[in-house]
Amino acid sequence: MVQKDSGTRRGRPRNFDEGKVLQQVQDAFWKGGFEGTSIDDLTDATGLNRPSLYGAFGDKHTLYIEALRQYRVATAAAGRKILEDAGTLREGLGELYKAAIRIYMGDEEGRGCFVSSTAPPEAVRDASVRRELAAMNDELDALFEARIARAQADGETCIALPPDEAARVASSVLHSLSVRARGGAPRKALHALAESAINLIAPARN
Amino acid sequence: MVQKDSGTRRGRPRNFDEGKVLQQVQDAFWKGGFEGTSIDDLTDATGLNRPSLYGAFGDKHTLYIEALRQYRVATAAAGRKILEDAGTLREGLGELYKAAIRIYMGDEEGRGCFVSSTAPPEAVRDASVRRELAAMNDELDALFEARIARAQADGETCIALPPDEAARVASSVLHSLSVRARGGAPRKALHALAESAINLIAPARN
DNA sequence: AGGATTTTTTACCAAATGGTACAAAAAGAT
DNA sequence: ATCTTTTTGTACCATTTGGTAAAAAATCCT
Repeated sequence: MVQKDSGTRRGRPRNFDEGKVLQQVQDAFWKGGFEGTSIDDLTDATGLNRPSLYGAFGDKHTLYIEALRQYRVATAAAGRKILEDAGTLREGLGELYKAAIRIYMGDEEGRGCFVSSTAPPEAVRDASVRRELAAMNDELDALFEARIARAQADGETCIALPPDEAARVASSVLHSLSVRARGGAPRKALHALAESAINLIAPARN
Repeated sequence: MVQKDSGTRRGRPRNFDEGKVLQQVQDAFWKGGFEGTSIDDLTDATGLNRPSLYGAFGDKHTLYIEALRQYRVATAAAGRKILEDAGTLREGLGELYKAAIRIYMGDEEGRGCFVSSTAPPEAVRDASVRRELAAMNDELDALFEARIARAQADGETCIALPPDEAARVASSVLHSLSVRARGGAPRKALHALAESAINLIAPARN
């Protein structure tokens, strides 16, 4: 099934990079959702033909699940880094929301968050999609909670809520930025919401 | 096209109630989204056969748009009433979030908000869906803003933000409750988020 | 009663869908 | 050089999809 002990793989070599293809698949699903994206859309987006796609990954469904997983892992890592690198919680939230808005507004087309924009319709009937959606939500909550706890330990700001509660409000803002972007909201409105939320969650000391 | 001046309609009478059917259509789309719901699903859900559906409404697309519209109008009206009837902003937010959670968790299946759970995947390619999504978001924002402005005029609570900003945070919580419900979050977690948000937006005076 | 009008019922259609069989091609193994 | 093994390319298939044609049924109008 997998390659042998020898480092060289036998047979005709692959003509594509698996990660890159998965990225292109993700972009396709991002635009049209799972049901709204056909295999033909995927072959167009990747340049691969159907048997190559099916050979490398499984069927359409596992392809979508893999795309969700890759997005979740990459997003969580990037978000964690932004929050940790920031000197203060306020700065961290500002940078993270700014990065999120940049992604959600990619090319001014208002695509929102890949997971929370495309997973929900499938999540009722499809348990594996539902689990991915839940995992994304949980990871975001945990991300914020860790950084807020640190800020509170540093006595950084007067935070009105315990870290776990404040964290859930902070990720709520991400959920909202996503659905608003998808609805065509202008960048300006998204930045305004982000700033308002920061002022509520981690008010500037004055 | 429409009935004549005479109150009586000619021809064979309809065998169904248009509003009720649209409600059943909405429920079907709610479970599976637009692309994930077939015409057969709709005929099963309504008991009507295809030509009756097509005769009464248009094609599948306008059927979906009508369902979105009906949900938006009904939701906005119900939300406005809850907020207006409440004595205080805190009570109003509490009642509204409670009502939202009840709907989003219908039959413990975690279906979320109909609009923000099913419209986003279509919103990039379909401008009319995008407009409906934007309209829903805007109406929710306006709903909260009006009530928050009233509370501030009454000098009711110490609200940290101007009404329009606080309102957008308040509807962000709804967006988040929806996507969390769809991800299978337990009722308890949703109520906890609602309470946390209320304490941030309209803190209890003590 | 008989014609007009609208809805229902049944049956159907062309197109798109997810998925696969099969042979040609490209590499390593012997 | 030949054989294995894996990937690629082409063509294909059964099913599902959204949508409709046509006739039967049920009501109103005269």
